[in-house]
Amino acid sequence: MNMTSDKTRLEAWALFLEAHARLVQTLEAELEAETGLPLTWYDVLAQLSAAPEGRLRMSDLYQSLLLSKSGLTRRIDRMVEVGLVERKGCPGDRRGVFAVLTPKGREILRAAAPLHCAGVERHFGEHIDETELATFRRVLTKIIADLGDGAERQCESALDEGA
Amino acid sequence: MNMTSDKTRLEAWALFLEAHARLVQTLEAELEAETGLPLTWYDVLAQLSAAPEGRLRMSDLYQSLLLSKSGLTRRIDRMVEVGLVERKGCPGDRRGVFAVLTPKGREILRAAAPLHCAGVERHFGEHIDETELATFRRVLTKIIADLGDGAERQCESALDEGA
DNA sequence: CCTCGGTAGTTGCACAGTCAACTACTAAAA
DNA sequence: TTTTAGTAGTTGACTGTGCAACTACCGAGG
Repeated sequence: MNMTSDKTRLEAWALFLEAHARLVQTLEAELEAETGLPLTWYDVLAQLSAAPEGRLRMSDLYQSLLLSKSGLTRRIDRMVEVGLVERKGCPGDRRGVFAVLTPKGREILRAAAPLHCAGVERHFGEHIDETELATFRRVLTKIIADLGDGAERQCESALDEGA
Repeated sequence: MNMTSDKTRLEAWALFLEAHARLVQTLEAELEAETGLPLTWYDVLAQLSAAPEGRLRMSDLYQSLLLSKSGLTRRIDRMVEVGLVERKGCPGDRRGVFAVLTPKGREILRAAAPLHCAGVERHFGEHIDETELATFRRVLTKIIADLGDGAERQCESALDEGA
């Protein structure tokens, strides 16, 4: 269609990747320095604390963290070792396991959350005004929705092939 | 300041992370399926082919890939093994090493590039119209510029501490 | 000339993640 | 009830990356 804007879109993709990499790197470094918490652990704590009773099934948790099953198993292993979370069996489904926030985990998150949020605001939010914010959210939401569709289509076609 | 928009900004950050993760995952899978090339290798090939004579110093390359020194050493090791790139000594600085695109590397990139770009267009570009594109680029550029400043400040303060 | 601070790249080690195979369990069908 | 397809989670083997230490080299000052 429009060569100029196609090229510009590709550049936007490059900017997107660079911004992501640098933001994550910076926020990770700051969080680690301020609280000793890796960003990946923070994400686990945040998810759990947002859930009722501070606990979540392993399978819900790894999906919302965009992590593999085994990746979560191992991350939780490490966090259990340090006492930030516990594993609890799931009454009613004996296959299931809950990852549960410990008091220590809750307290550490309470200390870390404002610092991390401030970091996000400083490095990310600060640069987006009200109007831009609406655009940003709309675009990202569309992108994510479209990828969801794609994944579903993959499943369908995988099923089709089986037929 | 404005609690509502602060919360919205935090949500935008979450969307940003999710969009990134899903996009990279999807594009990686598609590229691998279509060309057998991991996205990280594609990035190397693309950088090299954009550079004069299809070659770049290791140190320039790892910086533009946002990768660690050793990370690049190893990535190039693997790509050399498969014949996509070569290492050449740098005349005039015997410490230096060039990573150089081989004919095979060039050819594989030529086949892969349009496919990958189409993927980026399909999953990313499609969802951004002309106006949004300008906003997107402006915001991301500001974010990156600010992070750059931060890194420099860290260096300065590190130097200050030494004094 | 030599020395010495700094840079280029590689290597050993450790860590966090994935995939595939496995165990244990559930639920639905025979 | 027994079988069987499918789900939940863990484990083993492997991959890719980072950090810190190391070698080799550059270039400026004595």
